[in-house]
Amino acid sequence: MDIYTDGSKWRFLEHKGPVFAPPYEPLPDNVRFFYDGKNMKLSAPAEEVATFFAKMLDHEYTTKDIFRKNFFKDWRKEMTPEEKSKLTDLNKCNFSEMNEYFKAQSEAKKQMSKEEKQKIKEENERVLQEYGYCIMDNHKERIGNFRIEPPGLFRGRGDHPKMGMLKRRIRPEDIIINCSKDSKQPKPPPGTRWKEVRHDNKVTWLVSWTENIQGSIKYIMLNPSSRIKGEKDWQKYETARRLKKCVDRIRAQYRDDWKSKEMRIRQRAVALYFIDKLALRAGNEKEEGETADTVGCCSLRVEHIKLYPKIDEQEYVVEFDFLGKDSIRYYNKIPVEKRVFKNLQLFLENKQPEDDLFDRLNTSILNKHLQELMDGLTAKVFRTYNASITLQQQLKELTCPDDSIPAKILSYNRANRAVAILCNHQRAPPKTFEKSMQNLQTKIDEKQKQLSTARKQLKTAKADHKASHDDKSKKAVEVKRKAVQRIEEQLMKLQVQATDREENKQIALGTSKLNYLDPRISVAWCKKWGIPVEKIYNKTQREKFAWAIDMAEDDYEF
DNA sequence: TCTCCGACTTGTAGGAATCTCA
DNA sequence: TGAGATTCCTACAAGTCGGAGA
Repeated sequence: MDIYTDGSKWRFLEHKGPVFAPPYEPLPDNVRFFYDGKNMKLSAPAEEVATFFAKMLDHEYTTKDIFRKNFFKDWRKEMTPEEKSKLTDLNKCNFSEMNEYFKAQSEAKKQMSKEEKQKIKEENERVLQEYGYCIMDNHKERIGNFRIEPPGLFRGRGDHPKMGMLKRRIRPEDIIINCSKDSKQPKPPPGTRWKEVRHDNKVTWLVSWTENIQGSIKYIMLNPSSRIKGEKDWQKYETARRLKKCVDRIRAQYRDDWKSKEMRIRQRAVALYFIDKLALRAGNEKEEGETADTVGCCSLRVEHIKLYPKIDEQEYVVEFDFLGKDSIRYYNKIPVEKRVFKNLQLFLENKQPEDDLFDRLNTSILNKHLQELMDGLTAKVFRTYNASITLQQQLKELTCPDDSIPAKILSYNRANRAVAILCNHQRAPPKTFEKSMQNLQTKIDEKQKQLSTARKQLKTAKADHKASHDDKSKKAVEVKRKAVQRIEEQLMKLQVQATDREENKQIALGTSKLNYLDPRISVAWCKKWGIPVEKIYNKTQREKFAWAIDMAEDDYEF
C-alpha cells in the first residue's frame, strides 16, 4: 500500500522547523506574591514557575496532595538559595494576586476591539503560512502541531504519580530536525543551534524532542489531511476488512482453544474473546509508579472481575470494573459462555486480588499469535473491525427510507452511539448539561400548552361547524386541524432532540468517528439517502476523510 | 525471552470560534 | 447585539506495537 516499496516514507522533505513558545514576560511590580502574609519579590525563574501554579488556582488539580507535592519540589529547584531557605511551605504561599492578574488579562483580551482582534488573527495566519506547511515529495502539506509545547505543570489524567511536575521549556538545543539532504534546512533562532539535523526517510516526523516528565519523545508530524496520514488510515480499514473475511474462522478457533490442555492457550483464547466481544484494548504492561494505574485486556487483574454463576435470572455472568485508558472507568456486567466462565474460575484459583488474571499472557504473545492467524492482525484491529461493522449494521437497521433528513441523521447518530458505547467512549457530562436540558424541557412544555390550546380551538371549530354546516366553518376546522398537526410534529421533534441529548449525556461520539469508523461507510450512506456529507462531517473531518469522500460509491460495503 | 525505546495512533479536556436567541 | 450555548479544533497525554539489544 505504501507508495515506496523499500520502507521509505518520502524522497523529499523541506520545512521551516518549529515555532517556539514565547519567552517569559515578568509580572508587573504591582502584582505581588506573599509568603506567610509577607510581600516577597521572586527571582524571574521562580516567578515563572509560580505563575504556572497561579494560573491553575481554580482547578481541582491544585487541591490534590500529589500535585502540590510535585509542584513544590520542582518549584524549589528553580529558586535562588535565598528563596529556597525562605519558602519551605506551599500552604503559606499566596498566589491570589497573580491569579487575579491573569484573569484580568484574559478578560481584557475578550474586551479587545475588533481591529485588535483582527490584527492578532492576521499575525496567527502569517505564522501558519510560514511554519504550518512543508513540502513532502511533490506536495505542499499541512503540518499538525508546528508549535512546541510551552513550559507548564504536567497534568496527568487520573491518579497520576507525576502530576504537578514542571514541564520544562524546550530550547533549540533540545530539538532534532528531520528533513531531506537536498532541502533547504530550517534555521535555528539567532545565537542558537539544533541538537541534531538528520535525514531519515524511514520515518514521517519533521521535528522531535525528549520530554522531561516521562523521558518520552515528542514529535511534530503532518496533519491528518496529508497524503501520508490518509494512506495509513485507508490501510488500517483495509486490514479490518480483511479480518471481516476470516473472523468466523478465528472465532471458531478461539472457541476451540477454550478446551485446550495448555493453560497459556486457554488464557489467550479467553482474552481474545474479550477483545473481540467487548472491544477491550490490548493492555500492555506499564511501569509501576511512572503512570496512573490503568489496565487493558491482557493486564487485567483478579480484582477487576467478579464471577456470578447466577444473578438476575442470568447464568455465568462476569462483572468488569476497572480503569482503562485515560483512567476512564469500564463497567460492564455480561453473561458469557459456560466454558469461558469455567476457565475464568480456573484462572482465579489461588490468586490474590492484585495478581494478573492472565498470568501466562501478554500483548506480545497475543499479537504474535494473531499475526499467524492473519497477516497484519493485531489486537486493535478487532476494535476497528467491530466498530465499523456495527456502524454498518446499525445504519441498515435504523434508517427508514421514508424519514426526513433530520430523522435520518438522528438514526446515524444512534448508530454512531452504539459504536461509542461498545468502545466505552465516555465524556464528563457537559457543565451546562442540566441547564440545557431544562431549557429544552421548557420549550417542550410551551409546545404542549400550544398543542392543548390548538386542540381546544379545533374542538370549538368542529362544534361551530356542526351547528352551522357552512363552508366557512368547514374551512376553519381544516385550518385548525392543520395547526394541531404542525404543532404535534414540532413537539415530536423537540422530544426526539431531548432524548438524543439525554442518551448522549456521557457518550463521546467524536473518537469513534475519527478513529474507528471506516469513513466510506458514512459516505456511502450519505450518497444512498441523499444526505449532504456536511451533515455528518465538519470541515476538518472532511479534510481528513477526503480520500474516502472521493472513493466511496453509494453501494460501498465494508 | 525480556526490557527498553521509538514511532505512530487514539483519547479527553478545554479554549476558541461560531451560533442562537432574547 | 451581546451573553450564553454549542460546536469546532488544538493541545498534549496515554495508549499500541514492532524491533533492537542483551
